[in-house]
Amino acid sequence: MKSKQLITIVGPTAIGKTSLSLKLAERFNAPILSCDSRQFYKETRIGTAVPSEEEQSHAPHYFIQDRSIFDDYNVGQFERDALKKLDELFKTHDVIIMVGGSGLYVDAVLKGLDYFPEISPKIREQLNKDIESNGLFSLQEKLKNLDPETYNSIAVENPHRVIRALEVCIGSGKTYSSFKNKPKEARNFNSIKIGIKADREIIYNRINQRVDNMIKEGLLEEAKAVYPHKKVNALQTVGYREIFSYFDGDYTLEFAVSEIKKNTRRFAKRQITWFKKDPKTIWFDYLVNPKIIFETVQEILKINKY
RNA sequence: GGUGCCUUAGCUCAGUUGGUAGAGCAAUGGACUGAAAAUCCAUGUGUCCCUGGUUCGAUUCCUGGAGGCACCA
Repeated sequence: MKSKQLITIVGPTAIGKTSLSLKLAERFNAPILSCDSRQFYKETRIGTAVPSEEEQSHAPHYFIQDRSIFDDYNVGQFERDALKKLDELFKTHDVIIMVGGSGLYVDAVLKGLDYFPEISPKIREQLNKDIESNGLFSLQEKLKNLDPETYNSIAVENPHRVIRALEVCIGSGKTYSSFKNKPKEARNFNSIKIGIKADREIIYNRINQRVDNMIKEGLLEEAKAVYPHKKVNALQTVGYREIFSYFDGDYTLEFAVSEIKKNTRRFAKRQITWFKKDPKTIWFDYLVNPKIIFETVQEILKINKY
């Protein structure tokens, strides 16, 4: 029963998660579940470095380009969808690979989020208007009244945090804090987390190269096709925003490209910060021979089965 | 070859009437529960080109040198 094994691969962008996932998938005859909040969308392929058709042919892939940028999607739904998919796949597989660059999404699958009721998007719209006309301070005060516990525990300088807490308070009639830190349902699979690391300089060189490649592959055309919808959340994405600014006439192309590189670097830094928090992660250098990883995984599988 | 200007943080530069220095950008550290490739917080990292001199004290003034730029030959 407890022989079900999820192997999660994490690490900063452009470090080689995809290629390792394919090798592990082949070695353990496992399907691959993507845990990348920007690879869900079919309209954005180049700029989000979706695995190629050839790469995807090595193993069944899930949660890759399976929805549109016009669909509303979020971590909560992803957690439910991913758990359902895992249950289904574990009926026919002992090992599943999950690859992801989105820390929060990875944690949602592995640890679980607290339950929150569905909140009408209109509330958030209204709060965004409020913040624009009255400033963040007025929303902070509102939160202090409605839910002092949250007010004291979140980064109130962060408008997204304040708005989320408020929308839950308003939409549910209960405090945001009342939903938090409930016991989570234990996962019915074992978990191994593998991290890939490299010196900062190496990561940054790979990022620069990848961005140049994206431009060659036609990122501009791809961005042009979705440009009319540049406000949707799925397009608040490195690689698209900067090109939109170029289309708007605010950036030269050259500057847009260098901004993409810079913002990708910063993104990678944030990923590193997030992933290094989990002490259970087993780290490997990006140049490691995959055989060493196979052996490590094999050892753990043995321990878990017997 | 001559004259003038320049050399300070990773980059572009400011500054100290002599008391070992600070902006922007870049960078770094961190946070994160349904926007997360989002959003937010914090942080100055330095042979002040080298050498000798004057001085209690030189990155600052003076001598010599190196490199760069401009103009004149």
